[in-house]
This record gives sequence, structure tokens and C-alpha cells, in this order.
Amino acid sequence: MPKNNAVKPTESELEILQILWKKGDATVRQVHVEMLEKKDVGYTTTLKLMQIMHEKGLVERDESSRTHIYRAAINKLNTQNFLLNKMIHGLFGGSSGQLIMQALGNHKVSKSELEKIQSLINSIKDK
Amino acid sequence: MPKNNAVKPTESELEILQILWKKGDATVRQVHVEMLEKKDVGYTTTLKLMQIMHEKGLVERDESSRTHIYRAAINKLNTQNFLLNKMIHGLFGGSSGQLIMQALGNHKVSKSELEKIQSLINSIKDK
DNA sequence: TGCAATTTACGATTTGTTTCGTAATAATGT
DNA sequence: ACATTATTACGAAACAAATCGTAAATTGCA
Repeated sequence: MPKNNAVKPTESELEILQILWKKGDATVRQVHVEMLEKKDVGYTTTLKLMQIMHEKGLVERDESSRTHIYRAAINKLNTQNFLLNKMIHGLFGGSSGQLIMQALGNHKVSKSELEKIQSLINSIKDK
Repeated sequence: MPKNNAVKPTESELEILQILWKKGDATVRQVHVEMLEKKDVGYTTTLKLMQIMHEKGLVERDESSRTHIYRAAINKLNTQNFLLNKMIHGLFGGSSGQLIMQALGNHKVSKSELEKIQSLINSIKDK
């Protein structure tokens, strides 16, 4: 049972989680450098955000050495599902099919992904 | 070309938009009554929200009579797509296929919807 | 050793969101 | 016409999120 505090990350927190999910472990500086590719903010801003996330339990950190090492404390899949769910209920009348069709219709999906989706659908139907 | 100001509705604003999309035209009171089914908040709160939304251009209103009549000024489909897009890019590494599979795997989809999805996929592939 | 650079800690500011109280205004019914 | 009720307008408070300046601590190197 993967733990997932029912803490909803803010927009900026999500950006940081993205980076941590990708990198695994990272220092504030490493995260900040990646952050800069997306938007222009000061180092202490990133630091502060990560400290707050630590208080909230969104990230863990190893404080044993001078420069702390951070990692995500919440699971990527769970978080995606949590937010997907929120969107399905808040914006698509509770119908995930609605959301899926919307996504299919208006956002490019590669042929190979279409096929993966098809086989996924088949395996669901077979159940 | 449906207009869509690049204004991101807040959470509460989205709740109101939901109601307006459903009802078409509505007074503050009508919206408020629906609002109450979801959460407990005062009338003036709903009013204020709708006034702010008016300033932002999220809703239009007819002020010709004493009680103003509101309607959504932004399109439901556009808004869904806008937010879907944000989620795809912010949370699914830009891959809508990723999001779709996630939604398929973890949220119940009825058999009839699965079939609609399949035929949608087929029509996309045929293009 | 001591200077420069890096990092964390702290707190303040700014900005946005949600909430509601109070007052002014208009409409309604007796 | 007057009292009651419904509505809008306004502004302030409470809260949350994002940003950054400054100081203190630590490290490494000249």
C-alpha cells in the first residue's frame, strides 16, 4: 500500500516533484538549475519551496551532510491518479470516458500509443 | 473561432462555471442554491465570486433588470482542453497517451464507453 | 589561518483567493 | 406609503502561495 498523504501539491510544488521524480535524489541546487529552464526564479525561492514541501511531507531529505539531499515522498502514479480523479469529477462530470475521448480528440497521440491503448482496452474488456 | 481568454479559472470559479454551463443562464441565487449542494457558503460569497469572474471576463451578465443574469463567457470544451493540456504537460511529460492509459487503468469506464473510445481510435487511425 | 563561495534558516513582502459583514438600492405585498 | 425582503456593491479580513533579502553556518582553497 503506497502511502499518499492527501496533501494536494500546489502548482510550483508539482514542478519540483516532476524534477525529483525524474532525478530520484537531488540537492536544492540541482532542482533549482532545472527549475530555471522553465522559469526565472531565485535560488532561495526554490529552497523555501522545498523546505515547505518537507514540512508538508511531500519530500524527504537527508540532512546528514551539509547540503541536504531531497527526494519525493509521494508516489508519482498516486499523485497522477489523485489529480486525474479530481479533474474527472470537477470538469468531466465524473466520467473518465469523457475525459479520455476529449484527450483523444484534441491532443496528438502517436500511432504506437494508439495501439497500446487499444490493447489495453481489449485486456480490460476481456476481464 | 471560439474566444478563450487565457485566464485560468480558480477552483471555486470552476465550480460556478460548471453550474453555468449546465444551466445556460442563471441568476446569482440560482447558482448559489446549486452551490450549496456541494459546500456550505454564504450568498454574498457566491455573489462576490461571480462579480470577480465578471471582471476577469469569465462570465457575462445582463444588467438590464434588477437581478442580473449571468452566463459563462468561456467555452466548456475549450476550458476542458486548456486544463487537460496543462495536466498533460505538467504531469504526464507531455504525452496524452500516457494520461489516457492512466485514466483507463485506474478509473472505471463502462463497456459502452470503451466501445465509443475504440471506434474513435479507429477513426483517428484511418485518417 | 582566513577569505570567498555555497548552503540553509528565517522572516517579510507581495500577490491571489475565499470568505463574509454591512450598507445601499430596488421590488413586493399589505 | 411603509415595512419586509431580495439584490447588488463595497471593502475588509483570513488564508494560502510565491518570492526574495539578509544573516548565519559550513566548507574548501589560497
